[in-house]
Amino acid sequence: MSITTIMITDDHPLVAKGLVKIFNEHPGFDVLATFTNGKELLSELKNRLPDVLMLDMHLPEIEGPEIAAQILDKYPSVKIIILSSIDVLMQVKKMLQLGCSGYLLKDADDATIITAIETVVAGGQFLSPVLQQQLLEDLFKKKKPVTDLTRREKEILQLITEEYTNQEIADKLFISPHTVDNHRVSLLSKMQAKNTAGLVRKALEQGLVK
Amino acid sequence: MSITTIMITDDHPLVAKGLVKIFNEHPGFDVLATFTNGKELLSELKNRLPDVLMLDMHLPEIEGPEIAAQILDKYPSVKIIILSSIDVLMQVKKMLQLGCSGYLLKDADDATIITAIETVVAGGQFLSPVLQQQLLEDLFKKKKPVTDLTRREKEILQLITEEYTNQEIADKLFISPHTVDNHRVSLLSKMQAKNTAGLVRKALEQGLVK
DNA sequence: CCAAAACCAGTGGTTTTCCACTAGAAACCA
DNA sequence: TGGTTTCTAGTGGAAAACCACTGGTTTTGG
Repeated sequence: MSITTIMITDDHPLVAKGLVKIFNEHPGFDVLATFTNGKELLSELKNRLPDVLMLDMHLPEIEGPEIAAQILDKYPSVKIIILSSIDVLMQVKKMLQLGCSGYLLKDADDATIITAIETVVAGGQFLSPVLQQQLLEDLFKKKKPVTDLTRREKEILQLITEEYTNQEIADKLFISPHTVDNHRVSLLSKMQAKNTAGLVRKALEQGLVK
Repeated sequence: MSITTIMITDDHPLVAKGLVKIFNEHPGFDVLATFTNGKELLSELKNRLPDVLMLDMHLPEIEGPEIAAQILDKYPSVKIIILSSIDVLMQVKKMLQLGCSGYLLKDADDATIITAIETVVAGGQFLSPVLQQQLLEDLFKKKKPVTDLTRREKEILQLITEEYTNQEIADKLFISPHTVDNHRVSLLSKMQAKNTAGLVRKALEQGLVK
């Protein structure tokens, strides 16, 4: 079993020190370096890469997301675990979608942190249990003012999102393009969209189309 | 503490019987009725409503999603827990977005089922642990901006999804509408979209816009 | 410093969407 | 049964998007 190399970037020295201590106490981990800002980190990455990067969400000058995006782009082999003291769900989702491998709250205990590292090194992802719960709840309550569309409207909305023109939809449904146009106007009105772009966005957001 | 009323709809009598047995063995639950298809269920709902509905995903004639949508629309007070023997993530997500309160796999044990009911009655949501795990993993690996867009293109794509017209985008960015149009053509080409609808759909799917 | 890429702006024309109407036929519900 | 909603179809016109070019300027990276 080989050593897992780690870099830490956090503007709070205490947090960094705490992490270093934890890793030192556990065999199999080697903290290559710690930084207090993104610039230093990016500079060092030109020389050597860690297996895992523990990255604070809020850093001076360059923000965490910006740094993460750059690193994931240039050095895709580096696994990133975000450290954050707050849990704004929007940010969590953003980081995950960027491709980060984990998201830990700073109140995590030693065992959790070690598990997180081991998980991401093994190719998995790790989320703080609290965040895990919140993300699922968020997924659930994505119900909204369920727009009441007619069967035909839903059908046509679906086809619009599939890039068909009115003419093509008309051919497909054996109706006049004028009729399709009418449904389209109803859709714009009912869904409070200004144009096709809005129609598609809202349809997807509200899960009205597959 | 009051009694929790339950209705069960599953085309497999054995499953229904099993559920009834479980609920009978636990005080505080009252199974009002069981059905083997959606029609009977919908008909009975005109007379009385349960607190919780256990609904099979796969029913003859009318499918589960269709029924769930109708009930959630007409009787929003009814909590629905989906029963399914399979775990196709797409379907799970669909049901959750519809507003179902829970999703159980049929191999769930008594305790899990009871917990699920109690959770949704209390206003919460319940997911089979397996599904919970899968959903999160799915969320994670929703990365991969396959498309390499320029800074300006991303900017304009964002504005397109926000329902702005070329003219409005031009005003906003202090450039000519012609230029915006050019970027638009590049976007259509790079993203292999046929029109604005495709642009918006792919942008959202690939997480290129917020 | 040079070349490539990105950005900008335009011409000119076609297609599609958007909008405001009217209006009959069919389906649905009480 | 009659009333409402939905679906259908049309006219006609304005706005927006789509497409294929040309050709500058600016930015970027090796």
